[in-house]
Amino acid sequence: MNSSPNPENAESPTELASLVGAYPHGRVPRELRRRQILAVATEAFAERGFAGTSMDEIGRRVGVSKPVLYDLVGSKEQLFHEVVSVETSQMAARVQAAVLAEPDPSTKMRAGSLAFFRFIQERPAWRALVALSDGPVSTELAAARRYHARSVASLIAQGAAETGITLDDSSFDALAHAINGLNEGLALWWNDHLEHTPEALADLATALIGPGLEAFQKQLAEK
Amino acid sequence: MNSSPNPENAESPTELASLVGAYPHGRVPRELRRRQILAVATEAFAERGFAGTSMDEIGRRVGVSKPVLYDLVGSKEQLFHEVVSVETSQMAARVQAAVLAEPDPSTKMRAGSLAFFRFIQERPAWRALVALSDGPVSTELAAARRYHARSVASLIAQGAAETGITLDDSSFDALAHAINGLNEGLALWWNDHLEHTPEALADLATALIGPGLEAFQKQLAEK
DNA sequence: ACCTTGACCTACTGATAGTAACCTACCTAT
DNA sequence: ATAGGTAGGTTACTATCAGTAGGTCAAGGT
Repeated sequence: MNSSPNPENAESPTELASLVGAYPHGRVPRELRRRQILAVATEAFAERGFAGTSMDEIGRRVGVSKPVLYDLVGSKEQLFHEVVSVETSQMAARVQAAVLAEPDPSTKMRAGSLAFFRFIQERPAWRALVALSDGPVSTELAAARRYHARSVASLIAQGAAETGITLDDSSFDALAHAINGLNEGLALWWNDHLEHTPEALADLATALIGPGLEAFQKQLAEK
Repeated sequence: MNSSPNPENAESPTELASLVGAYPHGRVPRELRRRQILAVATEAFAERGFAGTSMDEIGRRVGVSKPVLYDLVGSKEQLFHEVVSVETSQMAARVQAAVLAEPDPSTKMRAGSLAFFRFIQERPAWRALVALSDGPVSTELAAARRYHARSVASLIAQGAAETGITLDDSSFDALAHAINGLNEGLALWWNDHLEHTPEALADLATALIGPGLEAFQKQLAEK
């Protein structure tokens, strides 16, 4: 069942390995090698965290020596950065799609929250990144949070605009950070209570923050 | 045993240095040396993060060689663990005190939130730990979050009990994680918007999650 | 005087990020 | 064909840092 396990853009190392195998003398085009490195690194970082993964290890798994890695990805931190960026943007895309697909404004929040929980449920890598991170990781994590918050903020702003509300970007950012933080907090709790479904979590998140958001919105609309 | 005469506030490295100066040949009693190391490490980790701080560096700042550090604190990770534990428990204590001091149940949430924001405002170390962390840091961070969540959960449970609501611990934990996550999300946003006061942030947090919590509470009370 | 103990040190090992310098198969233009 | 440029790759280093082995040195008890 896991022959091509990745639903989206993320390429699996094995998948890439077969492509690489097509080159007889082990001399593989740069771009393909690069993608392969990214795929292997994503897996490795997810399994053992940043500090727990050595460049030699990645090199061994790719079948290539260290200078090749450095030539293609610059440094361990840059490599990690790329991995996290890809994961982050995929998550943001998923959430955005879910929110935008939801016609009813009052349920957009739940839809986004649900998409978030489903994403981290199906992608252990993400869970590991959030839970086991290492190294200059949290710089990355903070950046990832900001990125995702911006994405959510623009969704909120868009929703608000439809009901005639305008507000400065910074305030939308604050709302988005609050919402994401709440969802992440629940995600952390979830790690110890895996028996719950993403739906249940999304319901809880919505129940907790929905009324506050509506009140907030009404208050703004009155002005 | 725990013969530390200083109860609550973290001891500053300079403070300890003068105590240490009292010993002529640089031969300082274990416990005092240990406290000094803790103090220096807290400062160093806050300034440069976990990976950015070397044991040699801490040794130099303390005025002692590495084996002394290892003898007294075990390992870099253990040292970090102790530093984070102290900070975490101090924060939890601060929040607890604020919530318990608040007579009106409806404003307990705001009081706790406010205490949280004030704490991280006055303690750059904490901010740095959350924002720049490294190494096996996030294992620690996750643990710290759980710890703090437990603390908040018991506050919630206590408040709920006063209005006759009972619920399993795990659900209170979920609420606490959600609330803390929301607050942390706002704290992250705050890093880029330092012009706001802790009060304003606490107001926002309360406005966002207060109505949800009340609704939640009413719904439970009806059963 | 001799031995024990407690605080501390020098000088190592081992792992790992990152680099310098070199190699070699393939392709293309003479 | 063949010389030589280039792309993909390698071996063998350096530097930094966590952690350790084994020893020094002073002070107090016997």
